[in-house]
Amino acid sequence: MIDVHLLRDKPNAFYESAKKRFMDTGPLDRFFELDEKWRKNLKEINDLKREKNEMSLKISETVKKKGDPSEIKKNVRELNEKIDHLESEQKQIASDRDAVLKTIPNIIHESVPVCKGDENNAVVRYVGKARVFSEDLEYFRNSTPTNSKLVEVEKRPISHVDLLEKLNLIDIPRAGKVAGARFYYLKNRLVKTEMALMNYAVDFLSERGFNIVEPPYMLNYSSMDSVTDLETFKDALYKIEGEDLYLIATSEHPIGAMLKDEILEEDDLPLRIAGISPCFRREAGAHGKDTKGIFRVHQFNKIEQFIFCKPEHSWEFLEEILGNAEEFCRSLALPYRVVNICSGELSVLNAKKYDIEVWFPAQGRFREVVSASNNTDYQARSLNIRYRTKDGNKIINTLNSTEVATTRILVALAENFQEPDGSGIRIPDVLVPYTGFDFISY
RNA sequence: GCGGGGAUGGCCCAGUGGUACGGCGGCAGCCUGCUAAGCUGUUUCUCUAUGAGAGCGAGGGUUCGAAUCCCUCUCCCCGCGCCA
Repeated sequence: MIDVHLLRDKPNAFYESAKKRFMDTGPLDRFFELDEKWRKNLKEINDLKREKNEMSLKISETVKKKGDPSEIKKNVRELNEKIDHLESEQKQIASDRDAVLKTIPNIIHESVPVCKGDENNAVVRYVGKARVFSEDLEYFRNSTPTNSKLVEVEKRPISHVDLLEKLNLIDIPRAGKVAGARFYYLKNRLVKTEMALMNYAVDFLSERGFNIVEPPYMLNYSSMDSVTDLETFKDALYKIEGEDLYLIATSEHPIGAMLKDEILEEDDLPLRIAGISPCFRREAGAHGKDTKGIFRVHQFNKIEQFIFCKPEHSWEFLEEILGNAEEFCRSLALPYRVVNICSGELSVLNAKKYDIEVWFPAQGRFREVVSASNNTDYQARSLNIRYRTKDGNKIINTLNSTEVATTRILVALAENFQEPDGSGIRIPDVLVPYTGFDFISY
């Protein structure tokens, strides 16, 4: 959540940020209305409580002198009634106010392009040499900076669904039978390739100063609520029946929540953590999109980068984690572009977000495989994670980025590195030490 | 799942109904010809702030007054049971 003091001090910054996000400023008005009420009420309550405390003390003295305190007791009881009344009122006001406060989004960084739909995201750069089917050439050129490198191909590459099924690497129908749509069985060398991707990513991040953490795959409501915007996220989460537990949708959440309510030493920062876990997503509202194959699924494995740092360093770290994810894609020889996500598409937590979109030649599109966000102090404030300084404890900053989401990268490998005749998939050189093979065929 | 013990400020710890003791650490200052020893103050959150309120794992209850008594829950430790 945002800083209430900052909101009171500089309301205009929040009104402007909300406008950039094309959001209604009504909640801001509502907040100030409720906050004023709350503060007025608080003053009244505190005054009454002071009176009560004084009287209580008087009773204590009276009893010690063997006097009769019943008259004062009566007065305190009356005071208590007033206080109870005001406090229940105050409880309601506070919960209304805090509910509104949680919907007020983070302040957007000045470098974020201001616009509504994702068609206006700013392309930062393109890297690699994409295989582009003739019919997609125009689309590709419009989606990349001028003179971006490519190889034109005469035939559209085979879709990952057909290819992986043909090579006996996935079984979607049977997964549908036992679990439903958007599940999959991975088979044979594709399993090993997935494990290779994960092992490679873990080594990759270890070498770059990350601690590797496998977190709980479930979180309780309170942790989930403080690490993300649960009200808008709820539909995406699986809930465990009869328990206060949710399956995680990303290890960002258990990793962020790990340091909830803690105070870190300045020397501990920055903290680089790589989370490794499966991710469970209901993908509610995704009907009709990517219904086939393993591109958009209810369960996938992911290695996530997470940074806890001082506020003055968070913008450098956004470039660092984006850089790590880019280097990972480059090392796999995947062609990609980096996109600066526009204001209207950011989540309430985000001050800025980059996506890495890999070129998928069979789909003829760039598709998101990495999301790198700076949440500044927004997430850390509701998690109450601070660090000690000479001038008191301050809220830290948090950032996160995908390193690798395995299913999407497996699709990318299938589409980008398939043999022209569909007889197999070439494994990128850096993965070979992890797979033990350099080619997958039937 | 059963039985026993526990949770107090950044950390340690005292406190069995009268408004949280003491220590350590941090910060500021004093003293001292050095970074020793010592002394003083301070240390969390909230508010319209020379003042006041809250805060003893969480939430309720009893009471004029609860860290303390009662109820429910969470987590940790020890033992038993179960278990890959």
